[in-house]
Amino acid sequence: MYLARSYCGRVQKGQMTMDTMESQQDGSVTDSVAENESAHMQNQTGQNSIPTLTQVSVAGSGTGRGSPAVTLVQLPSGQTVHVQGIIQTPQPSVIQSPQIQTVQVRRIIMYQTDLSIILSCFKSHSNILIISVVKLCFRKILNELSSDVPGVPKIEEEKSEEEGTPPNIATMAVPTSIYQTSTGQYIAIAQGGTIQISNPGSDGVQGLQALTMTNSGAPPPGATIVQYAAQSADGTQQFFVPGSQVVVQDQVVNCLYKLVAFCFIAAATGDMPTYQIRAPTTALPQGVVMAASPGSLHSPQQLAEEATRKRELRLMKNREAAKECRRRKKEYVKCLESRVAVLEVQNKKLIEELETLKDICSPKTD
DNA sequence: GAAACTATGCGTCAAGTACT
DNA sequence: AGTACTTGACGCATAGTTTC
Repeated sequence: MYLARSYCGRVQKGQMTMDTMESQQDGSVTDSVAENESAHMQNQTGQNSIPTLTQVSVAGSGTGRGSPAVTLVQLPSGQTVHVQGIIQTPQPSVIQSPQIQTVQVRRIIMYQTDLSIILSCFKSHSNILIISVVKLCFRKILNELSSDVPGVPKIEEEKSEEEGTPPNIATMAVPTSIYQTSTGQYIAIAQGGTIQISNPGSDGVQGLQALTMTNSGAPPPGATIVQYAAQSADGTQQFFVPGSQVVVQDQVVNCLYKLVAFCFIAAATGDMPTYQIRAPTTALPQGVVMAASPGSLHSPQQLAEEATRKRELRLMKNREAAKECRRRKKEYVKCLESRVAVLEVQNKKLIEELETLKDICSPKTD
């Protein structure tokens, strides 16, 4: 039985690669292939060296911009939370926009934060931090979207809110933050955790929409109530969603929901319940669906949904793994080809040298 | 131009391996 | 034992090339 190194650096049984065969013959594998394989292994190690990062994909387009920025969130208790945003280049999406059927996501926004604080906020039924993170991220992400996707409004924060505050620093001292979109919508994020969106109407109140997350009223363990209220000219709509499903139509609210879901995902590392944004179902063609945690699943339908979710996650991971595997394989083959070229040149030189030595050593018979 | 062929890439499954 | 990762194999889709 042979032990061979695969091109990803792992030892596998039952395989014999070209590389191994040659190294068995001369024992000296110090050429470019060996060095490159070492680089592969280092690269892989490096890829796996940031286990605390939680990532979420946000729909958008265009090339990645900006550098990783650490944002500080100061809590009322004096604690400071570090939130790091990293914008990356093309990656597949896990969020589908209800406005755009197929979203080409070209960057991932990852936030590294002190998850223990977020977890403690969840456990203490506090949504202040979550809202503050939403507040921090909302303008950044929506502006990213607005610059690339037509129809996504651009957010301009009112100067009175940020004047005198250092960049990238947000505090919880201001009770309400008001933003205005380029389409005229006003977005207010109140201290109580309510996000209000008002459309420009004749009386200034029409189209008022409120997004509230609350854990008051003794919610079930692991379930955060998401409340969405929309007030329009023809009446008021209200949805009280105990962590199961919610349907929203408004584009801005959808964006907010993505951010809220991001916060859930960020806080879901470890033992916390997992919330996931999924593609809209056929019954909810324009909605964003939030799935509750496995711990709160009871009905067969929910169990089936969870199984489907797990399968989709596994397929997605394997999809990415296959891509990466093929990339490594191509790189490995390139290395082998270049090695072949080098060895052919060496062989040619050695043959020529041998011929020369033969000529020198062999007595001339003339 | 249409059909046949080839190359390439992707998604999925399954088996093997490493790790806890 | 269970889980995650890696990779060969298979089928499919698409683009490019060749043949008629």
